[in-house]
Amino acid sequence: MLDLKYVCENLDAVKKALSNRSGKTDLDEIAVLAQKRRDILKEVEKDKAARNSATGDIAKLKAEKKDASALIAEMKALGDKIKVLDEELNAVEADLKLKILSVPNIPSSGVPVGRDETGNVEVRRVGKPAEFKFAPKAHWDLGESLNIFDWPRAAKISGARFTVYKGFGARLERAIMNFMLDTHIFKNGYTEIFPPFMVNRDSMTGTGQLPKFEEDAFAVKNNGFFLVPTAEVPVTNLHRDEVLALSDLPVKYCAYTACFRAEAGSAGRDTRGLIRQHQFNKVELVKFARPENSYDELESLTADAESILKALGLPFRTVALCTGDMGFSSAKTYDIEVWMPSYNRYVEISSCSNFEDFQARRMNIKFRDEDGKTRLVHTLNGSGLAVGRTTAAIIENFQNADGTVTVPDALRTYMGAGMIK
RNA sequence: GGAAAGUUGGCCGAGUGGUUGAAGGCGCCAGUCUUGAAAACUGGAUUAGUGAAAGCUAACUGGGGUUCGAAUCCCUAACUUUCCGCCA
Repeated sequence: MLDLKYVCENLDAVKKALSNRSGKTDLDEIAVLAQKRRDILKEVEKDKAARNSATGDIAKLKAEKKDASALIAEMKALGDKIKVLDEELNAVEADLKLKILSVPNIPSSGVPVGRDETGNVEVRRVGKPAEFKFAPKAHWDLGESLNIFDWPRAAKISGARFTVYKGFGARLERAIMNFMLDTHIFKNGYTEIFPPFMVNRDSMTGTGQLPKFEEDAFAVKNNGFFLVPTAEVPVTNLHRDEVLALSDLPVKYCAYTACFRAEAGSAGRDTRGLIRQHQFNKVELVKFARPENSYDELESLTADAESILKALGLPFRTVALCTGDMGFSSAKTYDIEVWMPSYNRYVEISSCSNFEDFQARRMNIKFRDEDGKTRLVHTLNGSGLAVGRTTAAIIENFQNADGTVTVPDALRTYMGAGMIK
């Protein structure tokens, strides 16, 4: 959420900054509502001040055993007026809140301007795609011949966009998860969190999934909870309504969760294999940083995510997303894309973002600076990495002519095997 | 799922419907004292909204109600604790 005061005072600048983002937002409407709110507020506060002072007088009169009935009658009338104004105010504020919560973040100044993914800028490329001396297969075909994924039965027990992992498939997925977590815990200095997979509405609003993107989430019918679309939601919300100590910053968490996404609007896309699922595994990195360092922290967080691909020997590239391709809450995002032979292109495997104070303002997460003042923290997160897509990338990139897959060295102790056959 | 009790400031904890933004204690910050520290003493300190400012308004888990006036009474939701039931 943007600072309402800032938006009202810099209306044109904010409009211009958001003009390169996808989607439309009506800032004029917000400015009008904000003015209306101030007008009502002034009047109702004036009335309340009058009532408060009269209330003191009534108490005095009663203490002196004098008649207060005239004043009480007067205050009753004023109370009715206040009630009407309060209701009006609440309605305006609710409307205003909904609208300001639906305004995307302002892109950071260095972010490339563009309308869609064609405007993204590659910042580095690591490793070279293998040149196969045979026709490489897609992971869904290899998965079938190796008997490690079972999509027909997944469809039977659940439906489309679910996967049953079996044997080496299940072991590979689990080995990758553990390898990622251990790397981030022991080498990169993150504290592991294992959060709930269901969260309440406030948490989803805090990180920006709600109110605008409710259709993308799975809601639980019984209790109104949501299945987490990413560990970002529970982990960032850990510190909602808290003031962090300066000495604790940056706070660095990593977390494995299953992630659940409705994938509304992506019918027909990536229908085969592990790439786009209603349920997938992900190890997430989350940071809380002081504003002065948050862009350095974004660089190191991105490097931490990349370190997994390097250790596995998977070729990848990192791109800076342009204004039109960035997510709603982000001020700057790097996508890390792994080479996927079946797609014959790089495919997103991680998205690392600095949200600046956009999420912190929604969640009221602050820190106390050297002067003892509380200020909003900056929040960051990135996949470290998407596990299912890593599984797919390993199977495809390290496949052999005979249909077997060579397990990367880094995973062998986790797998208890060097070859999938 | 049933029953009961509870939720007050960074923490503990008082609070008969009428100067209670909230006693007291602990902790915190500054000062005095001290070679330095501790102790003691003195003073200070919530957050948000609004306003040029003085100030005003709001906040005692959230929401609603009663009242001229609610931390205090009523309803409701969430959470916590205990007992019962069920259960990995």
